[in-house]
Amino acid sequence: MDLVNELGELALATRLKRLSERLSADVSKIYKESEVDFEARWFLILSLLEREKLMAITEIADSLQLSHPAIIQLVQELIQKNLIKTTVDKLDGRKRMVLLTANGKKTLAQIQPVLASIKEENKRWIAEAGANMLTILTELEEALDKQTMYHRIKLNILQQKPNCEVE
Amino acid sequence: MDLVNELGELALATRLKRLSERLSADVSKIYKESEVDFEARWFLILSLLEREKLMAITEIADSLQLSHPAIIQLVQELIQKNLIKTTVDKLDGRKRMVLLTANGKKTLAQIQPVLASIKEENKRWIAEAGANMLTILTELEEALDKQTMYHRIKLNILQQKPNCEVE
DNA sequence: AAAAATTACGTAACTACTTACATAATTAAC
DNA sequence: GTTAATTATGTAAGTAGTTACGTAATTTTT
Repeated sequence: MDLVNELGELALATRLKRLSERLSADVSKIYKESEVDFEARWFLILSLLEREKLMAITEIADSLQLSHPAIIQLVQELIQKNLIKTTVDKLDGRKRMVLLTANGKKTLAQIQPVLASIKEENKRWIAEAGANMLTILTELEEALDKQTMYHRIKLNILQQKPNCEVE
Repeated sequence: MDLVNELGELALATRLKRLSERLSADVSKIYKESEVDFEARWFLILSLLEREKLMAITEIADSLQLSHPAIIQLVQELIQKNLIKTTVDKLDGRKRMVLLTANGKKTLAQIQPVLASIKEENKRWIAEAGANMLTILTELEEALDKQTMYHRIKLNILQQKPNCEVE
């Protein structure tokens, strides 16, 4: 039997990671086979720019919960692919504002049918497993927002100690 | 609002990854603060060797669903830490068999209280969110074992095409 | 038993990030 | 209005993996 499943709550992170990578790998394969030149890792930043129109590097990093060097790297790649462009903010010379190019908007439009299929099949998969996965994820995330796992485990460990001194 | 949550089924992998990394990071912090010199990434291979006693590099890689170069790297690190050792298999000269050292066994014993706390708090966290997470993960994994997400999306995309030719 | 195929391991180079650090521009404090 | 603190970006080096490829040992085929 698989050790990771056997370990139960001790290997939760591993299973979440495996599941995440399994999904990512399959979606990447789907994009590669589509007619559009598109990579899975471009999706979030392009979607964000579609919604927000104009954002600085750090704003993007904060929004996507990635480090700013990761965004700089992505931005470089997307500029080369002519999907986005940048301008220096007139009011704040430190800020490099990022926005979609016409080509970027077109590319986002072109992958819509693929996105619709991905969304539909993810929905179906979750339903098949009889789970309300999105609700559960939200609840799990919110529980960690209230109190981090670090804090929880720390308290638990500290509560082990007094027992040693009992009697 | 957070784009990733807004995207729903289109950003499932991102949320699973974030959740996984959030848990990993906190557990790493806990190990670092413990008296034992222990890293989160050592846990699976050491647990595996505790159960199986003696395994070749490739067997470990297959068991943990990691590439064999990843295991070679881990094995190098764990040998330096004197937690495992290796011998060449007498029957098959290609195989490098890996096993725990006495120190490795001791170290595993030493982190048991920490592991108990982690397990307990993970259990509590999942219960708090009202989810039977382990069951759900198993069902989600089994659904993907039956049919990969790649296959599902591929079929869905192909079913989009005939509509173009209708009438 | 020699040739061909397979398996096991090792190394190198790449990937998608991260942290740490440096610098320039802006803002706040005095 | 300087000085100090902060913020935004950029760069370098590290991390935990991966894929690609080479070689040695074993097994299979003929």
